[in-house]
Amino acid sequence: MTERWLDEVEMRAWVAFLDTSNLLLQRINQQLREDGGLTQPQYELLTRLAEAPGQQMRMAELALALVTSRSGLTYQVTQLEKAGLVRREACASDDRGILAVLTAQGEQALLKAAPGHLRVVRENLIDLLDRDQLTTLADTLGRARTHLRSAGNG
Amino acid sequence: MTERWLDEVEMRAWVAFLDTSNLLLQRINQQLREDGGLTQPQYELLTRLAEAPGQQMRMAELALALVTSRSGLTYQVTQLEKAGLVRREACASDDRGILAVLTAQGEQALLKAAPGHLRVVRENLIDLLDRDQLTTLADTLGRARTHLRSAGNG
DNA sequence: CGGTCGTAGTTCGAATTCGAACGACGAGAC
DNA sequence: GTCTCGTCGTTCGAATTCGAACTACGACCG
Repeated sequence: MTERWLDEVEMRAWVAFLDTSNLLLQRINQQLREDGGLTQPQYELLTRLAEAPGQQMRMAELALALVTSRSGLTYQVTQLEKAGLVRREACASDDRGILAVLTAQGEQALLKAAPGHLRVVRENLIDLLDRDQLTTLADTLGRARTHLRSAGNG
Repeated sequence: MTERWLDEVEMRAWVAFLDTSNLLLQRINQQLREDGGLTQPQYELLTRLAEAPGQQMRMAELALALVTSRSGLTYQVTQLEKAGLVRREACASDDRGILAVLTAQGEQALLKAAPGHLRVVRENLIDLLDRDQLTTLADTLGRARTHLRSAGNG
């Protein structure tokens, strides 16, 4: 088929998405570092564990949720384990499996970092939108995510 | 003030935004690598140069546009210079300045990579949205970007 | 002119990321 | 059982990123 370039609105949407994503992650990292030693990937990791049943997850499952490589996850879990925020546990039902478990100290670190993190997310995205716009954002990007997860994953 | 957590809609919007951003960048990188040696940051860099007047930009200006550090930009421009896609040029009006200039070969590389890149962006984001949703996305994320750029930049 | 302050781009070391290769285990065919 | 295939988590080397320190230059004041 003929190449379909992006028209003006499409281009605005795409570039705004890309820029906002980069700028927001940059700002979040900056805030977390000032707040006291967590990076954005680490915050995300702890959050996923906190929301998981039993506050624990299989490594492979966690890597998928965080959209990172298995080797990258191994690295971050090791870092967080050294810091005492996460511990590794054997998986009862599968001897190959490793469970990453949130520790009490990890929960504390999350609670300590959350207010500043949420403030940045609110100030620079959430609170700029009204209710309809928020719903549209959740719906449209939710559909994109579903599409990206279901389609050829590699 | 009391801590304001995210309600259900806010959380859906934020998580969808984060996930989609990660997944889309991952997919774009995968596609570009299969297509033949450009990374997403490199594609972005070449695109900005192609859109700039004279197909050239000051290093500092380019770093701001790409939301990257000055040292990171130095590295990427050096890589692209080795590949012949970009060349450095002295800045006439400011002896401190360096201009990154898109070469003819760089333009060719961009034209070669663009169709596959656009296809991924369309399939996984743009073409999933109707016209109103696209406009909303462009407007809301455009406002977020403006806010992020104007507010305390560090 | 000399002095001071801010900016431009690079260099350096440290941290993080990825993909490929590896060893260990589970699932099923036979 | 044993063979084969796929998955799980880690290790390894290479590539990329950042922030801090550095040098060179512009702008402004006296």
